[in-house]
Amino acid sequence: MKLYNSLTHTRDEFVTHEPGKVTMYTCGPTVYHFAHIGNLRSYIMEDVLEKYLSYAGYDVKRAMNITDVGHLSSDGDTGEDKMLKGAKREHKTVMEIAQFYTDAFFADCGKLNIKIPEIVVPATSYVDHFIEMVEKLLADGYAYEAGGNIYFDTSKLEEYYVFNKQNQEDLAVGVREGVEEDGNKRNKCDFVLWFTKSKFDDQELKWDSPWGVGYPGWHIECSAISLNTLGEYLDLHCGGIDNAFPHHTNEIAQSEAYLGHKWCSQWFHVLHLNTNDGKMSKSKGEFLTVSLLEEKGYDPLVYRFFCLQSHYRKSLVISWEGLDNARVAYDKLIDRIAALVPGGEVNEAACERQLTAFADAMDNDLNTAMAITALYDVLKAKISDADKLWLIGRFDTVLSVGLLEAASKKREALAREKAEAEAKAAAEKAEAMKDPFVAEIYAAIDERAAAKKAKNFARADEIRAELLAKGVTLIDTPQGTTYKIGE
RNA sequence: GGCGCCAUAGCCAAGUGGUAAGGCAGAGGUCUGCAAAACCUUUAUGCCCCAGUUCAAAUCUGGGUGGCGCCUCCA
Repeated sequence: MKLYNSLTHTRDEFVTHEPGKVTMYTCGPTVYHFAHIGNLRSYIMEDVLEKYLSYAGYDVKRAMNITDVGHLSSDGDTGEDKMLKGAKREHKTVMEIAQFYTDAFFADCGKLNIKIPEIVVPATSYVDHFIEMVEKLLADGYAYEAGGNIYFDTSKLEEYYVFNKQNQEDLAVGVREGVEEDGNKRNKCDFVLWFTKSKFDDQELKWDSPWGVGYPGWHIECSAISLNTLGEYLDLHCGGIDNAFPHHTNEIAQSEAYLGHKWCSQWFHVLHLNTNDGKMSKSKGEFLTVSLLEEKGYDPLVYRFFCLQSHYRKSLVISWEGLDNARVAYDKLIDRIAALVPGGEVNEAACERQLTAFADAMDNDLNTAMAITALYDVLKAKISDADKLWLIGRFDTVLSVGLLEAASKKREALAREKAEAEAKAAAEKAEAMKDPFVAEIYAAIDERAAAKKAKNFARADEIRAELLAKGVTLIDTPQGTTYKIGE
């Protein structure tokens, strides 16, 4: 399998530290607000990656953090804590907010068929580990204390800018308004490991530490959680592209300084979901959530399908037109699958070509758009319905757009509708037949049906005309012919 | 200002040096007397622009242009 690696900027053969096993870490959400569908794009693509690795035979162990400790808006010691901001907005405690939005996040994941990683760690439950890590970094000379805070010293590293070749001098500090430079830092890119002093005093959650009462810096969270749940060697680290610098860069810095050896070999970054105005972001205020999609009448799985039609390493522009397009395509796909007849022997040998096409697509840097094409090719292939359904089921363990479930629901609904309509028609007919005139009409209808079947359309039209003369109009429907009195 | 990603039809999109997949929409058709569904056919002499390498370039190289991202947290 080839996967693009942000560290090498090339598509590399996917290799794990231990053969057959994958340790995978994902930067989880900051639970101060609902996740928007842009956030969820990353989780969808990471979910596909995890499921494909399992599909391909790997034993995958995956962990994710939940950021329930407030992030400062900057390392520059200014700004507002997001968790606290959320809490103030809703008149709740920070922990209540965290719990509420954590649940909401998982609910969204459920609707999008995103599997929750088996290991999920709230940052607040790992503070001891953060402190332990900071202590070692201090002891080893990778960190220093200044102005009451503990900073990581990036100048101690041979290579800090791992994802792209930048110069410290070229970095613009405080590009946006309201961000001040932190004078305590020895180097421009040093970052806070532990805060005890901050202009931002009303931090609600604080912990004792060797350096006084305070709270952890943001970056330490992912390093400590990953190291403690997945071990010293990580195979795959995932996240949104915006996190590559500085967050992931800082994670690498502190993790490798702590471990004394190379930590994570492969970095998987998902590009953004954009609107016509640029990226969707919480700080802009306006954003689309899963619930909003549902309110607008879109099945969340249509959004998942929409994401799958694109490549994770391309920014994707969302529009109502694009979503409508995906919805129509998805519904048609389901209709076609629903038309397949379940049951019968599966001939796996006959499915070889389709399985290969799917694997080739996914092995090629997770080319989900190609995998969808492989799915359409299954529908067109000259194999049995049983084989097709089996293949679709296999593919959907990775794609997870509810293909078989939706199709069987559709089949049931169609069967039910048909049965109900027939029962209703039969009952009405039985009741109406008591009237001799109606009985006469039905007799005519039956005769006309027979004439139609015999392709005697002249007679069929004649009957229709005769009835019309008596004030009866015939109505042809897929379920058969009915009538009404009058025009 | 620095660094990175990207650019293919009305829309989404594949393509990794050998003559432009697929899906949606559109057009034409087959079939069920209609319609719907389904199925078949069709839709880029062309891949942002300009040079270059090559027998051969959407694909490689150089230079532009445009979009997006990061440099404050964000997926």
